[in-house]
Amino acid sequence: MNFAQVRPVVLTEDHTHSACDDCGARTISVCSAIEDRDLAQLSAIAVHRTLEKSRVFIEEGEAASDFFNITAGTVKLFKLLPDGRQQITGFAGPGHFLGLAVADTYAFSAETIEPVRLCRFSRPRLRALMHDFPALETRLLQTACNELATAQEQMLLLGRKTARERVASFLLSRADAAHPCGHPQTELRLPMTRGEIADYLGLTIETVSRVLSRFHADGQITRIATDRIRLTNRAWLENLAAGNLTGA
Amino acid sequence: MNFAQVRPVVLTEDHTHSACDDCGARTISVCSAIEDRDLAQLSAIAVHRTLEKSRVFIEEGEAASDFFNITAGTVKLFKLLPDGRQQITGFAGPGHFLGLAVADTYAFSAETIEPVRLCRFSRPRLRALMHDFPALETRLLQTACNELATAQEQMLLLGRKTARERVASFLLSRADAAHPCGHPQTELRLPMTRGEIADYLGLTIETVSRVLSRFHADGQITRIATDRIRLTNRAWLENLAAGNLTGA
DNA sequence: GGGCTGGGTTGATCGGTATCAATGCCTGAC
DNA sequence: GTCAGGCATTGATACCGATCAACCCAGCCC
Repeated sequence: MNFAQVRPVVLTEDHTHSACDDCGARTISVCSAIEDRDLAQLSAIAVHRTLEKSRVFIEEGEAASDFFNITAGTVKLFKLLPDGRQQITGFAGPGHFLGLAVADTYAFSAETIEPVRLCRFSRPRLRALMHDFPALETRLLQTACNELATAQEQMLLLGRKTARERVASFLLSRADAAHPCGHPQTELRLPMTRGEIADYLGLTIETVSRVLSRFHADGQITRIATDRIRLTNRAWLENLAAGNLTGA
Repeated sequence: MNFAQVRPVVLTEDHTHSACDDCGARTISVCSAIEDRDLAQLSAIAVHRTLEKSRVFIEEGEAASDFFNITAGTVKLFKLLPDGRQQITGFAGPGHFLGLAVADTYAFSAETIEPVRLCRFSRPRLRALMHDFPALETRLLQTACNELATAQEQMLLLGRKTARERVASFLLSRADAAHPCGHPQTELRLPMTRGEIADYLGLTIETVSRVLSRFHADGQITRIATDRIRLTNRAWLENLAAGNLTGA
């Protein structure tokens, strides 16, 4: 079968149509800085890939040759200590841009925690593109600032919040992560294991499990499945997460 | 007295000479993106100020109207919980640029911990300057990436390191902060109190004090004064900070 | 001088979370 | 079907760092 016969119009007559056109993450990602008519240039330097679960595609200390944009699925970003202690610095979902926090080598590792689709840009090429489209650089700076604010919030969590406050904060951020622009959600999915939640919150598996059990017993949440939770008392969780319920 | 008579040459004949020319922090700060001949434009929008100790000049949640560049002294950046718990997210010294991690409101507070000199830029004006000098925006993006990497390292510290590892990491970062480009230093100054060190490391005053006493007793450091320390066994501290001495 | 205050150190005890351990549940292999 | 392995939950106990408390010291005011 001749592939050109199947989609002749798209491939031969509409040069602005590209894989980036169809990207569900485009409007929310850094790529939104690129106008529709210039999208072909972005698409030209992007390599689209699909990764199965548990694939490490960025390794801390390796030469930072590429940037990545997640278009589907979730990855964890983490750092390791020599004896195996792990700190997950963030979870990245669709629209998330990876590779910012780098000089010449990656400052963290990244691993898929479920099947993931992403597109890859080589550093020199993206740099050239930034030169042609200054709006892209502005957008990246915005992104970096947002990540910085998130990181500072996480430092507050890791340095000063109790286990219960950490888990409450996590559940709320997860609920909102799914629908960034919409109304507050009361139901959420946890694509990561308890161990990964623990490594993100600076706790142990057992403590995370116990806190969730306690929330459930107290009627603050409902466990639909191990990876599916409904927030039955969102206001209470918000108070706890903000540090207003030290006695509770 | 007529001011123009006091410094006539500077003000009337040498338009390129400005306060930014004399700034000791210029070569290491974001301002290094500006060429010497364009420095006057930078100086024109900068307001130089001197602040005494313990002055809060950025308050979390306030409208983010300005950026700051520290030229002398040290400030602490921090976030608070309603009950007074504090997490210091960083200490900023000469050359450090503040205000990156913002949307429309500041994401953190800033307070001087010793007398400080800084220069202030209004957001709209700096934005305009970025438009004229794209190199400035590139430099800011670099800065943001570095801060992001630092923040991730701090998350690893807060989430997974022991008290001794945290203090060792802190001492080493302090030793290098003073001479960013030079050889590894063995002597360092601590302009902050024990309480501020504790709030930075996610510990208490007592724990910080005890760990320092222990390091001293074990001969790993020498206390020259409460705010002055010599690292007598830097290699050992580096191993501890990196997580290689779990048994020690 | 005396008293006061803020910062630092050190000791005794407490408690929140880690650690160790057992069990249950689900899924995939065969 | 059975078995094995990974993940989650729950209980018993241990321990690191927090808390409570006492004391020291230097600087400052009077």
